[in-house]
Amino acid sequence: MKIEDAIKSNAMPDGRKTAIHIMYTANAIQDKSAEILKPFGITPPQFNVLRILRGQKGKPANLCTIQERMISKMSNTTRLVDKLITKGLVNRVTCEENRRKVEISITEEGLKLLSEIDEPIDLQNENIIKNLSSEEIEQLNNILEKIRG
Amino acid sequence: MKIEDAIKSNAMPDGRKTAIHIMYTANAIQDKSAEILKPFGITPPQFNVLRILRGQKGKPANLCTIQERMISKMSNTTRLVDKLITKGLVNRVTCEENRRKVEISITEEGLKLLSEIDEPIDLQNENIIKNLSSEEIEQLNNILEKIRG
DNA sequence: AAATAACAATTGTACATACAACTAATGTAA
DNA sequence: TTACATTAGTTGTATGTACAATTGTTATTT
Repeated sequence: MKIEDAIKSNAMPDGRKTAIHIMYTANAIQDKSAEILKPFGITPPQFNVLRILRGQKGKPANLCTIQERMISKMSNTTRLVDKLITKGLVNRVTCEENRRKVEISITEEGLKLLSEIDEPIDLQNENIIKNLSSEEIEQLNNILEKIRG
Repeated sequence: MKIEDAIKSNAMPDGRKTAIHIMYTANAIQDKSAEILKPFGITPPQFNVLRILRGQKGKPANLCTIQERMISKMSNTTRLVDKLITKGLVNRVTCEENRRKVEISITEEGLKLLSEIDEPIDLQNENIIKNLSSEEIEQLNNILEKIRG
């Protein structure tokens, strides 16, 4: 279904149409992710942070490092991390080399939770590209790269 | 810049990479929009609703109609409309044919605000596609369509 | 060394969003 | 016509997010 029909709109300039199409698609993906994550008691941004920390392979990360790497940059990562601490999924200690910084790391419990979530999320991700050829996947990523500039 | 580098990640399965890339790009677009809209005192979802109402060309819309057409479906459109009413940008009256429904319409003030916002937002939208050929724009929209299923 | 600037994170506060429970109106079935 | 179900929106409440002001720490300047 064309995006114009999905949002019951008439013809639009290419720029507006494309911008809306990207955001519309992204929201649909994110809503679906949120639904998958909900039974596990975490939100998409929290999941994103947990995966960033897992990617550190034991090495802790600063708040600003996490923020840089987040899919959706947000203006209160402190409180997002607070939630994860409350849930026992991450640890926070002040950095000894630079006491302004904090060192955040994922706990065993956090790793265990991620390992449970991996499968359903990977299934969703595979589902996203299931109608695309490998050429199309490559084209899409190249075009998105150009958009990001 | 590759998305893997943007989020400082290693190689990922195609599905995950593509999902992240779409959401990352959409968030960047939305953040930029929010920045443009801020001086006008409205948020992206509020702007979206105003444009939906303008598209009605005088004919009012129900809450559920608005919700259907929104880029980002949300679970409290009542309060979003409340905000727009407070700002004098839209009107709400109960529908006479079916008193469960409400009829929401954009005010003159709302139209005036939109007309001021149109130019900066269109500029942003054009900027998004400025590095793309018309073939690429078409490819992108076709691929996103396939993803939406 | 003292003063100032820059940096990293936290906190206060206002605002936005999600979700379930609820109200009210209409439609349907017995 | 009563009873029940469905529809459309609203409200309570909890949670999430934005942004500016603040705290504490380190770096730079004079």
